[in-house]
Amino acid sequence: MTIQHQARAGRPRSEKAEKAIIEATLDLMAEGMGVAELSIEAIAARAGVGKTTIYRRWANKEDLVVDALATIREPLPPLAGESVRDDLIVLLDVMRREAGRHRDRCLMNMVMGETDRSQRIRERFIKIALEPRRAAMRQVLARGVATGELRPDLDLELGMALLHGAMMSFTKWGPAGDLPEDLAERVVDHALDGLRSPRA
Amino acid sequence: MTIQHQARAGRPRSEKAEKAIIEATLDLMAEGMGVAELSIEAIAARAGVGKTTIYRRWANKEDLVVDALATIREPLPPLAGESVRDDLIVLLDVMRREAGRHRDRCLMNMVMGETDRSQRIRERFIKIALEPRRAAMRQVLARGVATGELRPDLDLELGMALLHGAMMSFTKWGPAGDLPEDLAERVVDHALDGLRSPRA
Amino acid sequence: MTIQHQARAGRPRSEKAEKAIIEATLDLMAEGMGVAELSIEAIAARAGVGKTTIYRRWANKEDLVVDALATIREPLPPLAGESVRDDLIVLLDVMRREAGRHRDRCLMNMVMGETDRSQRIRERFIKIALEPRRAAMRQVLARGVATGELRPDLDLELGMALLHGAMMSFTKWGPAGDLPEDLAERVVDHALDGLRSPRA
Amino acid sequence: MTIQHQARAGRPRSEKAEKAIIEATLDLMAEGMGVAELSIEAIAARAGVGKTTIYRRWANKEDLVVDALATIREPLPPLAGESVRDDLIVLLDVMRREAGRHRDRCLMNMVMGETDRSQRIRERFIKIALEPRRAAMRQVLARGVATGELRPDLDLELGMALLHGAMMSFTKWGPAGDLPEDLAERVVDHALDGLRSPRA
DNA sequence: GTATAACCGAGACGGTACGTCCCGTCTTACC
DNA sequence: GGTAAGACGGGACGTACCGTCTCGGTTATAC
Repeated sequence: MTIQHQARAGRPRSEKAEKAIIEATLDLMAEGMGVAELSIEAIAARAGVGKTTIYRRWANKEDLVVDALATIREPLPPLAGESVRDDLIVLLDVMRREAGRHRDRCLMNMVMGETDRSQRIRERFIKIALEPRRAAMRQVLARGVATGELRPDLDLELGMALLHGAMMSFTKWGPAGDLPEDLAERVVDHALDGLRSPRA
Repeated sequence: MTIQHQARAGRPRSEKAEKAIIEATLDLMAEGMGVAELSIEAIAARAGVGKTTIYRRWANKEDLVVDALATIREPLPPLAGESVRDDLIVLLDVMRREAGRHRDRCLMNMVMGETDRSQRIRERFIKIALEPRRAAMRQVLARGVATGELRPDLDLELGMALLHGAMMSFTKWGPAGDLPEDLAERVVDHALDGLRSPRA
Repeated sequence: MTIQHQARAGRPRSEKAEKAIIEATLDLMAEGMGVAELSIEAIAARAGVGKTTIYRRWANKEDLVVDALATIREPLPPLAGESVRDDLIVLLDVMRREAGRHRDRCLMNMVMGETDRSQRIRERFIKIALEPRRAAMRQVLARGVATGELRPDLDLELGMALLHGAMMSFTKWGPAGDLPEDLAERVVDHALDGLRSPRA
Repeated sequence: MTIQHQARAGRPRSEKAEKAIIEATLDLMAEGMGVAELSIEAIAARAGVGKTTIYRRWANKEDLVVDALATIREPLPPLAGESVRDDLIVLLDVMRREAGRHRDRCLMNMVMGETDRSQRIRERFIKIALEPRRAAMRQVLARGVATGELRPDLDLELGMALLHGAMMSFTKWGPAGDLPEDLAERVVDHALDGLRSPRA
């Protein structure tokens, strides 16, 4: 017995158009368009597509942008799984590299700005872009606790906030210019060792 | 004796109008309007003022919002100056409380979203809203290093990113619902002690 | 013996669909839809038919409407052929009755509006709907001239314009409300006798 | 005591824009645009005006066209007032000349087509364009009755329908080609004398 | 005490983009 | 091959605001 794969009536949607739209969106953003300036009409024109074809697929600009976003998130690199410190550095370094890419940063900012205008978008973004990484990090931390590398009373959520937040904060509000290449390493070390003076 | 301020000829600008505009802006945001939806016309209507009167004072919507923002930042509470831990908790708790207020959170998000569209706004926001707090925190950390409470090789910027970022991350992407009241305290403790297992 | 009609290969066109389309068109017009508002999509939906099925049969909206029109023209009643006056009254009374029917009036107006946008439609309409009646009227007038009932120097075209035009003008621009039942009779009498005062 | 002529607040509407819009409308129609093809966007572009400026003044295309129409109706020529026949010929000849002008004919057709879609337009058109002429004609006929030139039992409305309708019918459905120059004269003569054979 | 200059509200201006509707064409799967 | 379904690129719709520009009126100083 096979699943029949319900073939919907009518002409099927063009994958080509879909790709062209996503590409056009990313192109325009990469050219420095803010989200507010990013108009559906411009996207349609650039993609060589009717507006209808866009609206058929996405209810509004934000949905489209979030989907576009999903296509470019860097896949997580494999983790060695030996040292907690090393794995964390690998994870945070992904963030550092992304922050250096204009397109990624724009998308990130955009979604943050829309965050409490639309609960739906927020959840979508969290699910697509954030949660996989958080899951990976949570796993690393949990393993660290299990192996005794990390303190047994560690609050995982808090630990993640510390690590992730430090990168974000540095990226967003830190000193201007490119991020130092060893940023991830240093963040991890500070977080692991704590700020307190080592007691005798 | 100096001339106080060049008294320009003609009718002076109405302070009342100015206040009404700022209030209207904040009102509308508090009612859930995002920045993109926030139209000058709506503000003018709500404030009972002509569009001209707004444009005479602010070149565009963002300037207006940033100014509005400046009016509502909670002043920093006084710090006891005795324990680094206590002072940090006080500072971070301001953030926690702000995050609970809808209006503040909207403004924060808004500015973050506009951040790389307009360098000017970014700098303005950093100067008005961020830097005072960072200065205070930097001072606390520096004092901690000096007194030996904190490790002597502490990277201040990194420390700040850790603390500030953790709050931001938790606030923005953490588990739904109200923030726990002891959040600031726990963040500070984790940051100070580090995630690592205490070594024998 | 002749081949009746080339039986084309494949599935024959559905007569049912054709009728449904025509009916839907007339329905929609009767509901007050102007021609510009009358959309092919609406017709297709109402008829329970795909757009393709319409476009396969008619090149455009106007063609369809003209065909629809052809289906509802009232057949000319038989003429007694004795008195010119009586026959003319019969002919004009058809017009009066049609003018009282909403659907017919809409179609008439519609075609008049499209008249100089499309020479083709104009001619089609004249041929289908107008010419048979004009022919009948021309014949009556010609007979009248022959029998001496009508003046020998009568310009047939002009006479027809007088009679037909009076009905049209009255219908279209005359006093509001229903047309008087004896309208045709009175028009004919005025036309026959002329407006001039009978000279001694 | 004088009427104050209430000066409305705000910037007054530009007469220049108004004229440009009307002109653009007539231009486009004269270029053969049907009414359905005549788009507000095209008018705005041609007039060098924002769409808003059009919609501020007219609620829809038809209103605009009717107003445009009002600007080009040929003023009625003065009537000698001596002979009913001469005056009628003058009046009908205005119609003949108009029918020869493309722009006028388009407008006329257009309004006729919209007639029962919008009672408002119909009334407006009747009032602006039709009634003045009908009034003039009614007056001539009434005078003719009074002076004895016309039959005392003449139904004025019917007489008008006869004359006006004949012109319209001839114009619209008569033989192709230009209208004969003496059309008005012949229509009037047929109408006055009647179609009937002169009785001994 | 009056002229004058900058303010005020209102609202029209030329525009841009919106999201919707329908066009006429096309591409499927099914009959 | 006919059919219903429905996607396609396109164009116009009428609306909302944009930022600018007149208007007629209102203050508050400077002459």
